[in-house]
Amino acid sequence: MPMDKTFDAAAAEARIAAAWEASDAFAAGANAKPGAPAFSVLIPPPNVTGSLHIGHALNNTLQDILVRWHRMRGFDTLWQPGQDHAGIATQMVVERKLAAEGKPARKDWDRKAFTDEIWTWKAESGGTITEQLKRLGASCDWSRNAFTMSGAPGAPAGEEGNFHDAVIRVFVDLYDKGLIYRGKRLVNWDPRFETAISDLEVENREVDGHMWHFKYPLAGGATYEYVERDADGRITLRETRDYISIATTRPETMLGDGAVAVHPSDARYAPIVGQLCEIPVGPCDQRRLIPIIIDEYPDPGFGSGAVKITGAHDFNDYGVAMRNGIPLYALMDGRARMREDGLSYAESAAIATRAARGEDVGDVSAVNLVPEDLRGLDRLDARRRVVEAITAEGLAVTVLHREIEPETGAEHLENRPLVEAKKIMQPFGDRSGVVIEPMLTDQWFVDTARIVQPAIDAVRDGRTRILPEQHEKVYFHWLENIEPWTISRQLWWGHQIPVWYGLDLHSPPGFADDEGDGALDAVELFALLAEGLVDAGERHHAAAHFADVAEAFRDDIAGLPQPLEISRIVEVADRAAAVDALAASLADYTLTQDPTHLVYPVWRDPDVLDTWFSSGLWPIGTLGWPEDTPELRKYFPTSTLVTGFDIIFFWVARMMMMQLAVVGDVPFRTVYVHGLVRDEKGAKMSKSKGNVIDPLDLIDAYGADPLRFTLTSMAAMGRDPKLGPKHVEANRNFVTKIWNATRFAEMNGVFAAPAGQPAAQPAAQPAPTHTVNRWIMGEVARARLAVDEALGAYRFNEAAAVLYGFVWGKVCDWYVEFAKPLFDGAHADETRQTMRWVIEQSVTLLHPIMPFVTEEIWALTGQRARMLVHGDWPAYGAELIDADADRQMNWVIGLIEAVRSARAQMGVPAGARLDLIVTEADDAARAALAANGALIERLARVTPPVSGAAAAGTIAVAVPGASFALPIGDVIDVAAESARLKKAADKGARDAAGLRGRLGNARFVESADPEVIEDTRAKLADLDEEIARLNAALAQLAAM
RNA sequence: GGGCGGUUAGCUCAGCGGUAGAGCACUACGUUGACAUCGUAGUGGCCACUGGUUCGAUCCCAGUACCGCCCA
Repeated sequence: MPMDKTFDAAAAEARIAAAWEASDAFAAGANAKPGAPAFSVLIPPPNVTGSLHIGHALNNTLQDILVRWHRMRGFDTLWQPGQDHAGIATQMVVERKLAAEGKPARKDWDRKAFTDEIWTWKAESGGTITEQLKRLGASCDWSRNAFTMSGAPGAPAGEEGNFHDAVIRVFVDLYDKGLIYRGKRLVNWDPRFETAISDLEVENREVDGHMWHFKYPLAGGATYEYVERDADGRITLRETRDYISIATTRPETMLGDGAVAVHPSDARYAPIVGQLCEIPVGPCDQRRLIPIIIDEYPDPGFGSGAVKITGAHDFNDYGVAMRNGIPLYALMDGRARMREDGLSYAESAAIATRAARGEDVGDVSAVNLVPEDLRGLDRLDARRRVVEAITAEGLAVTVLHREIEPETGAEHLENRPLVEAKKIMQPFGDRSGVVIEPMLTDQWFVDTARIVQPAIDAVRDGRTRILPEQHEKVYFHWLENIEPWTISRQLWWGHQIPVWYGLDLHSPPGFADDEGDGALDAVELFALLAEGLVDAGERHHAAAHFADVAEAFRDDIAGLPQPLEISRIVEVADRAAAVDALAASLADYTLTQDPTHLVYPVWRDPDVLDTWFSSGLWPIGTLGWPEDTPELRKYFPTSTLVTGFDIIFFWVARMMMMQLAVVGDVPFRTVYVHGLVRDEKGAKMSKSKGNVIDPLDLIDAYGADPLRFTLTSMAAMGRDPKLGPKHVEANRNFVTKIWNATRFAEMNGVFAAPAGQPAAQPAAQPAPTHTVNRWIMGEVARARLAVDEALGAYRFNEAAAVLYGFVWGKVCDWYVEFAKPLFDGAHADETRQTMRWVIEQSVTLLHPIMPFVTEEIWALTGQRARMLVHGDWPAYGAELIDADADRQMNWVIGLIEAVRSARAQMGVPAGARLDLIVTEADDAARAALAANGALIERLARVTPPVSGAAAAGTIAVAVPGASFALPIGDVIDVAAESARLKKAADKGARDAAGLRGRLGNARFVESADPEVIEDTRAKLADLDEEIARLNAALAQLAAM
């Protein structure tokens, strides 16, 4: 059955993928040799809401190459697939879906119902990317597909897994070790999703902003001499001021200022350090005063050199405030609107003023310094109002604006507020796209500084290798400057934090065991009821299960006065419910005096863990930890992680830290970092630019193999691939090329079993006698060695280039052509055997990069016991290279090319067959001519070589060891022929002069490598010979 | 501002101590036992610039310019 003219990728890929899947070809350990070492790769889990983009295509192609290569070599191979649950993204997708379906918004659902809705969505749509990866040919063990939320409470059938157990266990473990803590810190707050996010989820973008300049009057009308000097210390400005000038891009935050800071070296403000100044906003009769302090943070050269400190709304200010004991006044709510809760402005301002005078005012969370008329406003509206008010009051710094009236020529001078248009860096949520607000909230943190060192050491001492090495610097830099990691998220979709809180009854305000008798009387109980509960502090415990946490709370309350110490621990929804339940319980007791009714209510933290916290456990979590599974023992630590550089700190560093902290070992031996796929012009692909290339479109248009080959050939270490459809098309042509070479072989009976005997499957390594066959076997061996070397060094592009050059440049361009005449002669059988073997070896070597077309060719060219996915990777090497055959065939190729070139340049019609006259030849040349006459005649389109002399009407061809004359008719263009020869001779002479110069340099001969000198001498000798031949031909031409 | 890359043929990129390669594009010819998604032959490069190391630099080092990315 003849093969089709081209490979039908669309039809074949689906069929082949189904066959792989049906035979469990990708299962862990498939095709492993007995006792083989393990090779394991974890997929960087794509987002469950994700769909395949070109970055995934590159990432997974490279993983697949490594995995298929190892599997064929008989390693015990696992490629572990899965997805992460992507807290914010998934919640967003489902909220959008509900809105589209006209269903209520999330806040109108209860938590369980909403997460059920997410699970339903996941069952319907969560497998998208898996199916897309299969189209790419990814040979993951899909039966082991993992999910970072598997096994969570509420997970439906089919999502049993135990990832949840691993996550909770690690949290509790780190908590018990004191590596996780809760604290009120400034975090990045996403006002759209109303959750904290980590600094890595923030994207800083430069936007157009404004810088306002305002005057903060000194308290009590104090004045000072403000002196500015130039670089030489000469005074450029001296004036008496009663204010300090402040620049800000966010005037609305002035309401929360706690101080004004100047640099200790700044002489301009030295006279007023320690004094108080007034914030020029808020009701005039309740203006707040704040201290002028010194700190290293302000840059004296920037703006006025004085910085307002709003510790609750800016990360730099937060640092200053912490260093100097400045209170942090929160101004905004979770939606980034001006607060409406807490104390009145008057009460708040009074407290803040006391604080400014140095009094300890304690917790200021109820202090709301937003004036009543601004409460509830959006932050931008508040900004506008603040600016207007200050300007109206004349406290904006102004510049003199001069205007000439065009008609009268009259000059108008006007003071206008100084507002600079300025590019400012603004933080945006990478998911929500809204401006991130630094927000003071209670969050959970991993104390990364305490677990970071093992992760640094592991890379320093080489237990884990990062390639290309330049990325190690990024890794070290990030880890050496690591910040605490905010791991709590105010979401519903995720692993709920396993921490429960209870009211602290040990020392609630207003409660006292007055008699000190260790028991509560009615009076004391009422005091507790009336005053103690609402303001009580909290205690918390972490444990995997409520039962364990209840145990901890029981220990906790054991020290309480009786009868409270025997309260039953019960779980309630939240703090308010706990207060109610405890109050009811106490009230009941005062009536019944029955202590068995007493309860101690606790409630669970409503927040969930950052998705990356669970993704950080991907290496052990996917292998069954905390169970001690055979997979964990066999495949951990994993061999290689393939990932993009954008994720080094997001994920790689965290996995390193967490695995080392939890199981004491590195998660992977090698991290290979690839680039970011860009468009043809090198621009980052983005939806807004509209230059996104969809890998599935490319697969539809050209097939998966060409896309894979293209991405591979561009995966040069440390470089970003730039991809366009042109490249994929070129490699589709490569697929067609090898397809047609196979088709040619098939048409010539290469795959037919020799008469009377069954074909060995796969083809045995042949032992041919003909030079052509011996030569190509050496080329196959070279290709195999080069591919293994390249893949072993993660030089994917080199592997692709080697294979392209070998298959197209050697097999198709030369071997197939050489073989044509051999099919008729004495070497027909061995040529068929050799060609069959060559094609089998070619598709074997190509299979990791182009699995579909190679599998198809494999199936079409024999009765196969095993699919190519489980084919044997070859091990032969240099022993197959026959130096004589190599030399001879390269000489033949050189001759054919020289003849073709001469013919083309002299305008000989391509179809014309010329006589080939040997005017001079040494023994080697004569032998090569004799052995390969048929090939030369055919490919150079000449008659069998005969000895003779150059004559009028011949053109000359010179090769090492021989000269030829080719009669091209009665008249030749002598000028053209001599120009052609002269050009070649001149180039030769130039090159020879260079080489001679080098060899003539005594220092070169002294210091260069002997091999290099020998090579140079040989090259020069060849060149000299060629020049001599060309010159001889020129002389003859001139003589005729 | 700090860090990391890049600058090689018209374009996209390899190469990285011994005077340059591929694909695409371009030119001419061509249906020669598979392939026009092809073949043959060509055109095209002071390897950004300036110094240095070296017998020798596209390659190593330093600096300059421009471009990109990351972090402030």
